[in-house]
Amino acid sequence: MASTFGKGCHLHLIDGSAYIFRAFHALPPLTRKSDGLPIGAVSGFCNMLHRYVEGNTGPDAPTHVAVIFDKGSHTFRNDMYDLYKANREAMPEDLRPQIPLTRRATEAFNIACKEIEGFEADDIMATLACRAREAGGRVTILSSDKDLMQLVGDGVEMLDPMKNKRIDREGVMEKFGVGPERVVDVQALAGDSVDNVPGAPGIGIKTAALLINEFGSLEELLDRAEEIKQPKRRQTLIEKREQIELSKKLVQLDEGMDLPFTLDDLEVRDPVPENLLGFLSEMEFRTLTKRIADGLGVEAPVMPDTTPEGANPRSEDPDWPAIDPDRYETVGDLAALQVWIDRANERGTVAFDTETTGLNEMTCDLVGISLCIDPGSACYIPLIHRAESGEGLFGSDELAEGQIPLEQALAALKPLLEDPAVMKIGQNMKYDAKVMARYGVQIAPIDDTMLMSYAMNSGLHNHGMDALAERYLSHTPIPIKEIIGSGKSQITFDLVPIDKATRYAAEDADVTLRLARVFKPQLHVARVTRVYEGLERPLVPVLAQMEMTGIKVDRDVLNSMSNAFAQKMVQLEEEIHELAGEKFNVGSPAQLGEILFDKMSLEGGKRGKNGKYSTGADILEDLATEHELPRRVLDWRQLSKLKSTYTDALQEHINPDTGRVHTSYVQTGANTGRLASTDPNLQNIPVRSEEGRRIRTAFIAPEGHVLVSLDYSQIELRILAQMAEIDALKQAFREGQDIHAMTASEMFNVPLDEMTPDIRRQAKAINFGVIYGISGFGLARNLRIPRAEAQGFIDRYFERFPGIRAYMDATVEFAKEHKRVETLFGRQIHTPEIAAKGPRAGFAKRAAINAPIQGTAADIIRRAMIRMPDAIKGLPAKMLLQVHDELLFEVEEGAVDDLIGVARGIMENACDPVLKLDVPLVVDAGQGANWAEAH
DNA sequence: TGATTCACG
DNA sequence: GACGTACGTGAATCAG
Repeated sequence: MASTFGKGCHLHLIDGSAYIFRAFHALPPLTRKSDGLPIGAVSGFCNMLHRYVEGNTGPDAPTHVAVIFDKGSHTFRNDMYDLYKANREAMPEDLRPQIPLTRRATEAFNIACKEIEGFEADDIMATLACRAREAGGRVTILSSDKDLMQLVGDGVEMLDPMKNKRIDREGVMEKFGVGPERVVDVQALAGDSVDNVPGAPGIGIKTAALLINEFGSLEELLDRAEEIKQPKRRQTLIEKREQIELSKKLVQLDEGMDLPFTLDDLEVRDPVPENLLGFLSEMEFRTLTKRIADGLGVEAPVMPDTTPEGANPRSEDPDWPAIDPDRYETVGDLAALQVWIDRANERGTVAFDTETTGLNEMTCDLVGISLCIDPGSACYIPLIHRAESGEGLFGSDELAEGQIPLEQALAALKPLLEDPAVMKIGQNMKYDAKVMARYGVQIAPIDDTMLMSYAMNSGLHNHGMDALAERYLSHTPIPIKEIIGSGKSQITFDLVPIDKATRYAAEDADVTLRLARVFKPQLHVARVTRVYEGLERPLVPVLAQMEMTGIKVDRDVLNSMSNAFAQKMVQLEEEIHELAGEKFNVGSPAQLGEILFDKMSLEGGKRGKNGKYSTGADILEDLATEHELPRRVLDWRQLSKLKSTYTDALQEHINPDTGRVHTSYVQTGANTGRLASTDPNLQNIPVRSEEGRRIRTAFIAPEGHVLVSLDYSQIELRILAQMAEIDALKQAFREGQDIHAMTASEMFNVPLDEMTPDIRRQAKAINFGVIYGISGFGLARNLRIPRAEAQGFIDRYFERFPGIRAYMDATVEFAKEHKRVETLFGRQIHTPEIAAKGPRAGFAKRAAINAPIQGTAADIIRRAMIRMPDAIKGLPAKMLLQVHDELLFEVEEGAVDDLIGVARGIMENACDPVLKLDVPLVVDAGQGANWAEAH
C-alpha cells in the first residue's frame, strides 16, 4: 500500500525522549540479569511501545508513525543563548547507557526512528507536522510537552499518552489562555525555568496571556509597551525587550528544517518477528518477549537463565567501521581544522592525543595533535614536522610543508580544549594535559580510557593502549617502533614523514575513542562509576600540577655525597679483595657467591633458580657475625645503592629550567590503588638508615619557604581495626594509645608500664604481619626467631583478637567467590590467582587480604589530595609529593601553621561524607628547611 | 630481558 | 605431607 502521504493519512509523532524519561523514573532500577546492565528505562520504553502498537486499531489508527529523539547536547539554540537548558540536571548515570538501546528498541518494533544532530526532537516534530498538515493529512503528537502546543490546530492534535487525554485548540487555550499560534508569544514572556528560557521577569503565563490578548501579538505588545498601565510591568517590558525577543526565538520551533527523509518513509510497518523477539530476548525481557511471541503466534526464543559472573563484556560494536589508517585525514590548513573543531563542538566529545619529541612531558616539544569524533573518523594535525632533506637520514631544520603554524593551530584549538561542554577523551590524559599546559592550554574536562580500565580491571591486565586495543577491540595498533624505529636508529617524531605520522597518530585517537565507547557504559555495570569519577578522574589535574611544580633539590649536597661515597667504596673494595684473596666484581652476586661459598666454603649457601648462590642482605647479615667480608660487602652495597640510585641519578633528574626534580606518578601503577612514582621514584628516598636519610637534606625549600610533611599515623592498622571490627583495637585508637604496646600487653600479658622495647618490637612486627597476610614462616624470618615460636605468637594473637581471623577468612572467601576484593570506597581489585593451586595460592590469598586494607588507605589519601588544591587555594603553599601515607608541601615561612591546620583537616576528614569511621584518623606534621627535618 | 638486590610505605 | 611464603612498588646492575 505504498502511497504518497496526503489526505486521509494520519501521522503519529512520538516524543522519544519523553518516553524514555518517563519510563526511567516510573520504574525501579532494573538490571539485565546476565551482566547487570541497567535496563529499566529500555524495559519501560518497550512496554510503552508495545502498548502503543496494540492500541492502534480502528479507524483512528495511524498510517504513518515515527519516534523522534533529541541528539547532541549542543543545538542551534545554544548558539543564540549559551545558557539554554543550562539548568538541566545531568543525565542520571544509569540512564546514559540505555539511550542507544532505546533507538534499537524502536527499530526492533519496525517503527521509524529519527534524530538529527544539533536539533531537538521538537523541531523535527514541528517540521513533520507542518508538512503533513500541508499535505492535507492528520497529525497526532504523542507527548505532553507544552512546547509542542504551538503546533496544534488544523488537523494537528496532541495526545498525552499517560493521561490518554487529547489536546486540541481548546486544550491549548485552557493551558496558555491563547490559541496555538500565540503560544510562543506567551512562552517568550513567561519564560521557562526548566529550559532556562529567561522571559520577562515577574511575568507568568497568566499575565502573559492577558497582555497578548490585549495587544494581539508579542511584537505589537513590545512596540506599544509604553501604553501598559502598570509601571513595573511597563518598565520590565521596555528594559527586557531584547531578552524577551531572544526568548521567543528559543521557544519557537523550527518548522522548516531540511530533513534527510520524507513523510512517506514513515509509513506504518509490521514488526519483523525475529528482529523484535531477538532484541527483546537480548535484553532478557522474559514477560514481554513471551507476550509478544504469543501475540505473533511464534515460539519465544530461549534465554539463558544466568550468565556466570566475569562473562566477557561486550567489546567493539559491529556497526563500527574497521580501523583503517588509510582513511585518516591530515589537517594542513586552518579551514580544515575548523571543520574538525566544529564537528567536535557539535558532538560534545572528542578523542584527543598529542605526539611529542620525547617521553618527558616537562621537556619534550609538541609535534602534532590527533582528534577523533566517531569511530573511523579521525585526523592528525601535524605542527612541527621537519622537511625531509635530500642528503642525510636526519631531516633538515626546515619545517615540512602543509602544516598550520603552531601558534595558529593552538589558538584555534584552545577554545575547544578548554570548553567545559566538550569532553576530551584520552589515553593517559595526564601526559597530554601536561604537554598542553606548557603551551598555555588548560585542557578540561577529560575522560581517560586508561583510568576507566584501571577502575574496572585492576589486577586483570595492564592498561596500556596496545593491550586494551588488543583485548577490547581485537586490533593491534601500529607499533611506535615501526614509526620511529628503536635503539640507536630511533628518531624523534618530528622527523617522521607526515603521511606516516597521520596513520599512527590518528589511529591512536580512533582507538581511544572506541575504547571509551566500550568502557564508559561498562563502568556502571561493574559498579565502579564512583571510583572512576570520584577517585581516578579528578586526581589527574592534581597530579599533573604536583608533577609540574616539582621539588627543589640541592645539587651540591648530592654531588659532595657522591664523592664521599665513591671514596669509601674504593676503600671497601680494596679491603674486600684483600679478604677474598683475589680481585672480583663486588657488584656481581654470582661472583660474590662463588667467593663466599666455594672459595671460602662458608655455611648457608643456598642456590636460587638459576643455580646461583643467593647473597641477599639477610644471608650476608647472618654470615657477618662470623666473618669480616660479608660485613664489608653489606657496607659497600649500601653505598653503591645510595650513590647509583640516589646521589648520582637524582642529579640527572634536576630540570635545568626549573632547578627542580619533577617525578611522574603512575596512577595505574599499583593494583591496590596506590600511586607509583617514576623518573625518578621519589617514594623510596632513604630514611631508615642514618646514612641514607642524609640524602633527604638535599630536598629543600627555596628561600623564604619551608617544607611541611603531613603523614597519616598507623593508617593501615586503623583501617584493619575498622574493617575487621576489632573493638579492642578501635578503642585503643580512640584513646590515642600506643597500639603496638597495647598489642604486646594483650598478647604477652605484660602491663603497659612494664613494657620493654623488645616485646613492643615483636608485637609491632605481628601487627604489620597481619596486614600482609601473616604466616609463621614470614614472621619467624622477620623476627629471626624459630618458626614454632612465631607460630605461637600468631596463634595467641588470633586468640586475643578473634575478629582478625574472621576478617581474613571472610576476605579470602569473598575473593574466591567473586574473583576480586573491594576497598571501603568500592575500589575493586581483581584476584584471578585466588583460584590457583600450589604455592601461588598462598601469594594470592595474602594479596587478597592485604589489598582492601592497603587500597582503602590509598583511597583515603587520594580523596584528601583531590580536595587539597581547593582547600589551600588561599595559602602561599604548594603540594609537592605523595609517599603513600604522607603529603609533602612547600609553603612560605609565615603560613606554615595555617597550612598545617588546613591540610591536616582535609586529611583527617578525608572519608567524609561517604564513610564514617569508628576510628579517628590522626595526621602528624613536621617542618623544616629540608625533607630530613620535615619528616 | 630476567633475575637479583635493595630503597620506600 | 610437601610446597614455599610476609603486602605493594621502581631502579640499578649483572649476565646471558
